[in-house]
Amino acid sequence: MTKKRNTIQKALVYEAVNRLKSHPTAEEVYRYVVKDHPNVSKATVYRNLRQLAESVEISELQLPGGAERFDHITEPHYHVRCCKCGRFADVDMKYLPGLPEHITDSNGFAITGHDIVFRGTCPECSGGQTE
Amino acid sequence: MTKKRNTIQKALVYEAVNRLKSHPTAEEVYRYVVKDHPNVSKATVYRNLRQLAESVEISELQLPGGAERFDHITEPHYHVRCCKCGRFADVDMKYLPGLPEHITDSNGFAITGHDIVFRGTCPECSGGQTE
DNA sequence: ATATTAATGAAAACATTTATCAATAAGGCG
DNA sequence: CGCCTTATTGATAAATGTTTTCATTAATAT
Repeated sequence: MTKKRNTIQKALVYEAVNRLKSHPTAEEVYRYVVKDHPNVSKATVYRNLRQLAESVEISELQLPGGAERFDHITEPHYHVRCCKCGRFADVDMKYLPGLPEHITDSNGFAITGHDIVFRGTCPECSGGQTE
Repeated sequence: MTKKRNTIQKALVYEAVNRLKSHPTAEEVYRYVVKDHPNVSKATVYRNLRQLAESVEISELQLPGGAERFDHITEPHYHVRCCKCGRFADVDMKYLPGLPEHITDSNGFAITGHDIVFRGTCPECSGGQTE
């Protein structure tokens, strides 16, 4: 049994995710942390993000489109992604815990959860309509 | 306006996706193609996958967990992903075109579609239960 | 056949994440 | 408090997945 240690780096990463709020990528968390603590390594940020996600202090959003993202909200909720710029946002929609019941055949998978990602165009990108 | 050309490489990539069926990654498509055509470049595979996806001859699945995947089925449908081994499968569940109507606030995004990815454990991985 | 230029192949560049490994420091214990 | 143990760190390299670059090739129109 491996006992975890509380390091300032871990606290910094945790605080960054909570301050940044909007689904930051590991890179964004790193940039936030190094601002005040220039000697923190990027590997440490990745390690702590993973560790915090495992202990459910933050949640890990393996969402489509490039980098993995992290969230200070640990309750399940759904997302939208802009097809043009890749930006993410939360969607205000009731979580559907009963959704897996609609599956007729899941190939023998034991379902434990689900994500919904809507596709769309964000206000910024739909402004200039042509292209 | 750029006119597209029909090349044997594009045909090979298209055929590979159709033969491989099960959500191949670009890498898997590449390996399938080079078997018989060793001089085909990996960049060409990527380029043609993207181009075929744009012209909706195949579909592009930006699903969580590593590499992007491609599918010979162009109708929308949902997926499961094994948390342990990362394997993908189709899920037999009616597509829900009306799902976006449940969104109360989409941050001004114009919704054009959605994906659902169920999380679970595949038969193989749930065999040995204790981790 | 010839000209135009989209598409190719090879390699380098790029982006994201993980592994390596010696050095550091957190927490337990006397 | 100071000493051990070893989890964690920082720096860098490596692995992975994808895109770019650019000179060359070859698809289509004429």
